[in-house]
Amino acid sequence: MIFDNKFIQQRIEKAKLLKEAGFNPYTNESKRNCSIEKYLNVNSDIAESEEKRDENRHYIVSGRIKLLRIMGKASFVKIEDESGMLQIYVARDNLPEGFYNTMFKKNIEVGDIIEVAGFPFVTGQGELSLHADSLTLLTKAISPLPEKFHGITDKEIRYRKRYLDLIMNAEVRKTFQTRSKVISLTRRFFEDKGFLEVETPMMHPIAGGANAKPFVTHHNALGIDRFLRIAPELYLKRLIVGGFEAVFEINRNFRNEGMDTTHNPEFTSIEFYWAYKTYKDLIEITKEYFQYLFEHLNLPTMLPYGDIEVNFANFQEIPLIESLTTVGGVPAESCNDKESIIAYLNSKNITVKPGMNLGQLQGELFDEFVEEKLIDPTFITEYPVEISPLARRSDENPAITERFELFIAGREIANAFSELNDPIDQLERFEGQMAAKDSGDDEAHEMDSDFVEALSYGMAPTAGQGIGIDRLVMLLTNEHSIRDVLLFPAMKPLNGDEAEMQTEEN
RNA sequence: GUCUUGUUAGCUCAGCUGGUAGAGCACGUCACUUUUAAUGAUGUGGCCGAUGGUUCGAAUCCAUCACAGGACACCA
Repeated sequence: MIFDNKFIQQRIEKAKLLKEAGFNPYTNESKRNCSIEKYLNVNSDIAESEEKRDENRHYIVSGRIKLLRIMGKASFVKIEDESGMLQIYVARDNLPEGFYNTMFKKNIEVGDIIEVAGFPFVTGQGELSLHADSLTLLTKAISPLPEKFHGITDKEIRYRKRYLDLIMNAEVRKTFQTRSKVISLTRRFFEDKGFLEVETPMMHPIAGGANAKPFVTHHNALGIDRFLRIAPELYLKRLIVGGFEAVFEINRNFRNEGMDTTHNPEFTSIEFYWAYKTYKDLIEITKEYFQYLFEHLNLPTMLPYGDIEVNFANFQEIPLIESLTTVGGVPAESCNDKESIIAYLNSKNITVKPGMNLGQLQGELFDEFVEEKLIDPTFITEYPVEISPLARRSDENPAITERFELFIAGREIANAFSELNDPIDQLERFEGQMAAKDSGDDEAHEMDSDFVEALSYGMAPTAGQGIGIDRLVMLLTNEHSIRDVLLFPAMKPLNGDEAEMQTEEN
């Protein structure tokens, strides 16, 4: 039974006693007229006053009881609402006859949500508090809260029961408030630049726009399978074909792959597409975007992340091949042909899959020796065409693409390029992917002939970029697991959870 | 997927080379009208993640499983 715990039984009993005494333990009659933050601000002058109290002011505040100190005929109660924590002084003789001893002391406890009315005063210890003249129970908590000092630290409970984590850990609430602001600022930034926010399908007939395994669902009315989208890219580009010149979408993508500290099966990204622009314009708007975020989030330019510090005033731009030597320390003569790269990798005890081409091997060098060393924001440009199937070739050098990836604190934060808009080239690349799929690459891109047809009507030269919002929030909040920036991260069902086990079997 | 570390009271954690379970907080009772993790006294609270094995005897040793944390691999 879910409520068979002894402490819960005790609390259910108290709720019953309250009900019998005429107090509804789940009343809907809240009369709050002041948030705790506002109360503390408005009454901050009391500390300077002669009497340290002002009985002419009167407030009604509400919140959950976090601490309770009963000292005979008087008690101190700390209540918390979304805006902050406030100490309440409750004395027997200031409350209705009998209420303190029979109701308050017996039936009100930590975890309950109460409403208190009274006047502001400052205690002997100098804490601005509220002197209660009435106290009402709004909501009875029948499950006890975790321990008051250590709170809740077990990560499994924190993720599975996020509400408890939020009740107990103020800094967790802060992280999610920051996340919300990041999304709202992102939206505002792009709107102010003239971008149009759009919504494209989450259920795709063909899972395109990235190379990843999709989740499959079924549409009964049409009798066909649908794929949860792995990326919105191909739909957003159709909109550019249609004549919108700047669009963005902030939404979820779903990838049926592993989970770890930087991967959740559903994650949030912004993708934006900008006609008549190139990846060089994207570098500029990205710098501006970060500046905008830092300014509106009041973040320091030198941002701590774990053991390191990231200097957001120091944006760098390095071509990939150059970064191999200047950042990665790979000898220049080991960067430009397959044999010497393989020899160099082998000399560092790194084995490579046979059959890799030059671009892939250069990518391998980058992953091994460069990526983790890129602490300050760095745009890596001039990606080899072999590892950039969706990007446009450079007009000057057909071996490289007009692309960059942005790295911060050793992690990829954004991926951007001038878009391929040649329909014949796009068709051939899809056909190449189909061949790869036939020879066993189950993540190769699907053929999307409808998209090719869209391109055939002509897509203006366009630059497009994707930014992983979850990883960005991790960076800005100094969190090192994606689960700490997702309110409800994906978890395996617990053994014995019948509802979820059922789904497992089907 | 591999390696590794966990899982003991509502929460945070002890429990040594096997001898039928302990603390703090919380909760109950009592005292206490300015406390700050309030304090003092006293009491209740456990299928030691699950299943098997070894043993006279298992929270402890072994195996399998479940879930979680971390690392690695995969995710161009």
